[in-house]
Amino acid sequence: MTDSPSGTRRPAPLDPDMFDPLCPSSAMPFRVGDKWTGMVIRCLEDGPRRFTELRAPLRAVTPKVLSETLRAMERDGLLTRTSYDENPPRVEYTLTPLGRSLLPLLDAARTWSRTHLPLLLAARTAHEQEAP
Amino acid sequence: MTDSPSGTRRPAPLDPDMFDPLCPSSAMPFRVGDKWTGMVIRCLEDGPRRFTELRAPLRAVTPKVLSETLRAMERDGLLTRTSYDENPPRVEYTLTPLGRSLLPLLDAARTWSRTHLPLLLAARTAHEQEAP
DNA sequence: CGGTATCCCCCCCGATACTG
DNA sequence: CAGTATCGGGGGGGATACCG
Repeated sequence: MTDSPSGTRRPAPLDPDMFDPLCPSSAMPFRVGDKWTGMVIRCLEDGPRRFTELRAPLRAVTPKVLSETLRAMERDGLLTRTSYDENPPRVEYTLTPLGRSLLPLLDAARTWSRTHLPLLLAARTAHEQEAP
Repeated sequence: MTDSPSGTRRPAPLDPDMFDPLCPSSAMPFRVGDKWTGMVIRCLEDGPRRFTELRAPLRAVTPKVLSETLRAMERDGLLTRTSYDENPPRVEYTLTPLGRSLLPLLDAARTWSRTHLPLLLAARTAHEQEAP
């Protein structure tokens, strides 16, 4: 185990490429909350994360937008923001049970996409062929 | 049974109030496709519908936007558009199997909303109380 | 490190009017 | 009946720069 001695559970580092911009997930016909809410939930599912930690896989998101997303999620009770007054400052975002309750839905969306998204994309491509 | 003698299955008329604008579904943190795609799928789940038939429950949607939504869905293989050259003209929209495959996801979203949306809205209200 | 502050653009969506 | 044409706004989101 690589848990810190303090007992605070530190999940494994986030894979910076967990949201491959080349994968067709951008065509996924689902959204949870705002544009990035679903991905933030994914990033937090294994435990608390810091702002900069989130920025690695979400490097396509500007800090302004990420901050807005996080504040909206906090307002809606999907996560909690905890700031420890240390130096340098440390802030942690943690999913609430309400936020966690969305995980099965995200799983279902991902499963749908794995099995059906290729058909949707094929249909789309076929249509642009016959009507350019 | 009130099926037409021709054998074409005519589903029961759509409830014009099936999407009550006063219900909090507008706050549902889910979207399938464009803004109205999910509701169109719901409207079609019992069988083919005509354009004007869809406009009853979707009276908040202008014909232009409804038409755009339907064309996008056809392009993506979610429904088929069949026009019979009769007078007056008749056009029917029917879900494809791909379109139908989204129904379980819409069900899951609805179930989530019934059980959890009140908490989300309560959290939101609480936040505006303490920070107006 | 963990954000704000500005500026700005795109595009989804709506209102209104008209047509084969 | 089943749409299209045209115009316009609003806001979510991105680029860039700056701050405690």
